[in-house]
Order: sequence, then C-alpha cells, then structure tokens
Amino acid sequence: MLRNDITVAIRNAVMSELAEVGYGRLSIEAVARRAGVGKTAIYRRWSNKLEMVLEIITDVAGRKVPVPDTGSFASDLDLLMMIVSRALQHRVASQIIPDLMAEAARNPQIAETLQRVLRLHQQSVGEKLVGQAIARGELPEGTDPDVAVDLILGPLYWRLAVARQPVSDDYLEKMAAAVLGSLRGGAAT
Amino acid sequence: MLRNDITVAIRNAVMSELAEVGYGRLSIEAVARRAGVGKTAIYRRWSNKLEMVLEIITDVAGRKVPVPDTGSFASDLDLLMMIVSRALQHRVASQIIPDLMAEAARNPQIAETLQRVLRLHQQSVGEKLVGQAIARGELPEGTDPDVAVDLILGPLYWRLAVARQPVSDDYLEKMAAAVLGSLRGGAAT
DNA sequence: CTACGACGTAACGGTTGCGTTCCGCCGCAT
DNA sequence: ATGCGGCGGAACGCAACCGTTACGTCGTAG
Repeated sequence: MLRNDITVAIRNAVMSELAEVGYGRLSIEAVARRAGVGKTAIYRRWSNKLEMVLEIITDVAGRKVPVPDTGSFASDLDLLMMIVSRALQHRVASQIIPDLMAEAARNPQIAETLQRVLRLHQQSVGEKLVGQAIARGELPEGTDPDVAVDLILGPLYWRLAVARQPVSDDYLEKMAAAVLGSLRGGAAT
Repeated sequence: MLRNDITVAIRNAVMSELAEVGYGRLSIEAVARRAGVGKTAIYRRWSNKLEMVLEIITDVAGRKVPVPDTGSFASDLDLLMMIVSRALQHRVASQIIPDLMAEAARNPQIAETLQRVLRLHQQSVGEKLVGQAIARGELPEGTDPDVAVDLILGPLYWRLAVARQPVSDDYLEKMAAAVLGSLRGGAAT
C-alpha cells in the first residue's frame, strides 16, 4: 500500500544526503526535507536511521556487476580496472563508499553489511577472473585470487578514493601492466 | 600561559573522540568531558571544531617517519610494508584515517591538510626508496615513484583499512614479492 | 600581599534532531 | 456514498550541542 514513488524519492534522498553529509550527520529530517516528504512516510517504512541506511545500501550495492570475460586475462584486467576506476570516480560512489567504510569501523552492523556485499562481489569477480586465466594457462596454477584482487583493487582505490588523484588512461595502463606482471610472476601463489 | 598539561589532555581527548565517533559527530562538549576540562579551556585555544582538529591532526601526522635504508630494495620494501601494516593496524590510526579521508571528500580544508601531510610523506618516501633502488641498479631507470608508491601502499590500505581482513606475515611476503616483481618488470616506467 | 589569568562549573538562549502524535487531504476500493 | 489508509504538515517533549558569559578558585609572578 506504500506508494512506490515516495519510496523511490526517499531512497534517492538518502543516497544524496549520505554523499553530502555522511552517515554520521545524516538526519531523518534532512532526508524528508530533501525528498519532499513527511517524516511520517519515512518512519512508516523504517524504524531507524541505521535500518533505513542498511536496507538502502544493501539494495543498491547488491546489484550484479558484470564480470569481464573477453577471452584473455590481460584484456579482462584492463576492462575490469577501467570499470572500477569509472565507478570510483562517480561522485556519489566516491563519497559514500569511504564514508561507510569509516563508519563500519565503529558500527558492527554496517561493517557486517558492507563486508557481505563487498566480499560477495570481490570473491566472485576474483575467483572467476583468476579461474579463467588459470584455465587458459595465463596465470600460474595456485594463484591466490584473494591476493590478486587486493593487487588489482588496492592501488586503484588508494589512488582514487584516498589520495584522490586523477587516473589517466596512461596511468591505468601502467598499473594494469604492473599487476599483470606481478601475477604472472607467480608471486601470489 | 595556557597550561600545557591541559592542552595535552585535550589533544588526547580529541584523538580518542575522533576514533570513537568520527569527525562528523565529534562535539566540543564531549571532548571537554573526556579531557576532564571546561569548554572554556578549549575555546581559549581554538575557535572552532574544524580549526582544532586540523591543528591537532597536522601536528600528529607531521611527525617524521623514518625511511627504510637497509641496502637492498627488496628488504627496504619488506621493512616498509611491515611498518605500514603495523601502523594501519593500530586502533586509533585505523579508525581516524579512513574517517578523515571520507570527511576530506566534502571539506576542502580537511582535504588540503591531509593531502599536504600525505603527499609530504608519500613523495619523500617514494622518491627516496625508488631513487636508492635505481641508483643501485635494482630498478629500471625511469621507474615512476608515484606508481610505485600506489602499488606498495594501495593493496595494504585496501586490505587493512577497507576490506579489514588480517594480514599475515605470509601474506605480507607474497604482497611484497608481487610488488617487487611488478616494479622490476619495469611496468611502472 | 596583591593582581592577573587560566581553570572548572554552571547557566544562558538558540538550534537541530529525535521519535511520536494528531490533523485534514485525497485516492481508491468497496 | 462511505470508509480505509497513506500522505504532508505541524507540533509535541526531550535531548544534545553550539558559542558565550559570569562566577569563584587557585597558582604564580611581581
């Protein structure tokens, strides 16, 4: 019976508000204001700020991400890094993700939710990509997908979300080449 | 004339409070309470929450970090990664750093301060380490210290501060080996 | 001994947000 | 035509903080 357009408006407002002020300062009243909605409508759907945010985040982050499968590990890697760098440069993502990560350090529920979502993507992507590559003989048998994912995502995340420096195509290529080299070398075995 | 022990108490309280509730929710009153101090004492020193935090952070982060110089790049790298992983596992650091990073995304003053401090350390460490290695012929001429630093710190930060998974000695070795391999390969040139 | 100034405490008026409640409106199903 | 229920709006009492002020204490310098 809850009107769907209202729910959508609230969800959007929460995302924007999260991006602008962060979880710590997010207030129900501000969300209602931004969504053009009464507080009542929000409390009718969720009973808490935490519950609301968790539900919305889970939903947004739960959307499936396509895993590259181009036929060669090198181009899979290029593609993946491009996708990730694009994603991390989106304004909302680049604000919300670090913020929630920080919040997760002190709120077990947020931590658990993020871990679940993150782990889900990370593992499936890592295992699939590395699995394919090993099957094709492009990576040494026994390459650790965990290490591989860290090597791939870490530098990108650091650069984009932490150091907040731009990533040129050129830079991306260097990075991909470096990661490829380190994995091919069998270091992550 | 401001009593030094009071100032110290406040500084400590700010750090603890930052770790516990983050910048967004940090309140002057809570700091005063925790420091066992009147609000007056705080306002006598700083006029703002922002100003206070910036000053304290700058001070703490400004302390010099020793750059490893063991004679070989491989062991420099091992050492550096160990130092960094130790630092990132300290409770206060692992809470405060991601929090301020997230805050920096929406507060230019914080961003500027963090960038300055971070860049300072990062560049000096990177350039020195890579410089030494190139001079010794352990890394190809023209290796980009920027890329190198990203490759070194990125995965560690990702693992420790984002994914929040433990880092074993074993894992650290794999990581170091991988990074070494990718740099030696001349990918980051 | 006196004066100064930093200190803690307490209170100020004002703002913001919480979670709840009541109202009147309106769409929709019966 | 009637009634149910979600809607926005407004207000509630309560709590936390803001930044400021007044007051009384205490250590120290002169």
